[in-house]
Amino acid sequence: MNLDEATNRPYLIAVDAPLGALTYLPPESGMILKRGQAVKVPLGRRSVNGVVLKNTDRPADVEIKLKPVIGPDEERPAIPQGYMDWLEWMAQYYLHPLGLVVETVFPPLSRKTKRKSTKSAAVKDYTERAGPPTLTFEQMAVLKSITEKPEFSVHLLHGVTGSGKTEVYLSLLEKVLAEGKQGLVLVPEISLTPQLLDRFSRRFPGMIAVLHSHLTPREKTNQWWSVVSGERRILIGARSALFCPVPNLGVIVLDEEHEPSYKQDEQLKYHARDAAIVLARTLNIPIVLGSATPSLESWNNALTGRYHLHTMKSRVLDREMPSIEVVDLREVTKERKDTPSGLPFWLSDQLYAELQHVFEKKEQAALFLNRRGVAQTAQCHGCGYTAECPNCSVTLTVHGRTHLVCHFCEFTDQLTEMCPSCKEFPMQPLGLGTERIEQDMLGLFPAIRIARADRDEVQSREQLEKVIEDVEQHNVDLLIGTQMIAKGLDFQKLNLVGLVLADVGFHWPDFRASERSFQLLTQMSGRSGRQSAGRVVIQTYNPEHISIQYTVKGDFRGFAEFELQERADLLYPPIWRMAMFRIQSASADVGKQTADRLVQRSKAMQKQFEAYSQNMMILGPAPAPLFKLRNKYRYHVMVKCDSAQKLNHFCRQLLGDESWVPSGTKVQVDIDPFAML
DNA sequence: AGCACGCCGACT
DNA sequence: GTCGGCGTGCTC
Repeated sequence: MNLDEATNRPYLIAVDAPLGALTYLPPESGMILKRGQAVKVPLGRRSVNGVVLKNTDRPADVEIKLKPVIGPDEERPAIPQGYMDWLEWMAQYYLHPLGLVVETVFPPLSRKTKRKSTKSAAVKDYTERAGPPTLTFEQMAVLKSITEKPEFSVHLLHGVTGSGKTEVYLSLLEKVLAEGKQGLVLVPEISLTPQLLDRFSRRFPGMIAVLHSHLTPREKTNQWWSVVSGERRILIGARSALFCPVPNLGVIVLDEEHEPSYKQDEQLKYHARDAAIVLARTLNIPIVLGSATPSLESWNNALTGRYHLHTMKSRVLDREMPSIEVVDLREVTKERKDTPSGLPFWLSDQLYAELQHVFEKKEQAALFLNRRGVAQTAQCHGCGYTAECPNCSVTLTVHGRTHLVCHFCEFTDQLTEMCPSCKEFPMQPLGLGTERIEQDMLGLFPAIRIARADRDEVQSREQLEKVIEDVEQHNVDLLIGTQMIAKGLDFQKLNLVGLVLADVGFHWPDFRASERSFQLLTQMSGRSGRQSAGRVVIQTYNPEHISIQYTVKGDFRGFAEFELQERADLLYPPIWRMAMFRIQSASADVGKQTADRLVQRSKAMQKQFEAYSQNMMILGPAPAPLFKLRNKYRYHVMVKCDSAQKLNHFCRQLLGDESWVPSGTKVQVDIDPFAML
């Protein structure tokens, strides 16, 4: 033991590799390194990026020859302490290698040395500042309540479309800027429209930076530095903007907090809302979550008093809420069995009449189809019956042509040709495309101008902007689309919204199916009648479905109360917490065996540790809804637990030893999963 | 994630 | 004979 060792302790460094932190000797220069300092370290025979975590002792367990840190990385700034704490929490909570989590805070390229101009293509810079409008009494009250406490607090802003949430955000940012601090605004990717950016840039000319996945690496890097250097004061971005280390952050705003796109389901499987709340805590600043249809997670936290709830009831321009009519498609099927109407099967006489009326008045209409993904359900067009799993209360999905399977447990059933419930009508696959609707509509109304907006038709931001503009300019009479156009769009002359088949979302193999449907139906309905009272026609085989019932009543609270009770009964989030293990293997057999073994190990661990024996459930294994993906076979094992902490500890323990996993097979975990595929 | 090492098939 | 395919394994 020499003297050097006591004064010259090694450092624990997060390295850019899928590894935990590694230990390194101090740099040969003798320089003292601080937590958050960006460094270069040797790894194998290359030099990689790293960030200093802390001083440490020599690892006692194995005798490895430690290498010294190469030195500080002049190209990258140090990470603020609050962000360091947050990054460690992220790695811990989402069970992702710390080195890879830490690396996400840095931009993709190095800083441009010769700075030509600060002008950016990402944001339009105005020179004149738009004045703040007068706030309503309601808006002022909310603002006061949020700014009263500058320390950590979570505020849930519940306000219907048009209640003026954005103005609250703008005023809040104004206040934070006046104190010399910076602001972070997170929005779902889809909402990052030029309209929104324009509104912010007009109010804060030259102060806005933008970060989202559609920027080029160079643009991302430039935007990143403009915020980190303090030059730009407000950062607006999609979920990844959360990782930009804003040096002097005073507030976080997260709009449309219920949006599922906040959850990343690859690599670091974080939820931007939850991660943002933890960041607000480590930075000790307030965070505002906004939504017209809050997630049940947030709503539950508001009900239990963990979040401050602010309800904005009045619509700013005193607009009327649209009137909603529900059409029972079962009746349509029965009526047309004997007397065909000549209309396409998906179009009821009621919706047809409404469309005729709107086109005669030279107004606009939209038809929405919330078609989703790949999993298919079969439904009876006569009585609306769909098969449900007896164990899980989720809809069974069609596997092949002949089988029904549950994606949560091992249950399978035979798919019958005729409906087993009414025995009168055949089971039909549920699925209808926007192309089909367009064709049928052109046949019925040859003179109208139609625009289609869906993933096939609209692939780029520019194309979406074009569609939006065409509708705004009234170059289009009918807009046909999926939910991609249901968000945040405001069209003056759109006075009829038809939801062609509301049922699609009901049968998603997911415990959040009702919640998601309610949100979409409410959102789509809200598109109608921005100027005068609009009409909404909802076509469905399940008019009694709670998502429809509460959408018609415009009753979010009622819906939430019902659905929370349901979640409590079935021990689903947000009442319990959930972790999903995904087993992936090149061979179906090996995948199944590994999944079985994972369950065995889980159950053994549950027995071994008393803390796990209660209030924890291990479900599965079940083949994943996307059973074969890129030549890999996938299985799911789900763990539910009454405490997030306990669940995290359990998963950590379970994945701590991966030596039993056969090579070529991967076991990954998704904490608080959204996508069940 | 890289980047090695390593062990089998078709090329100058 | 070697060039290179990507499976497997390690990095303080």
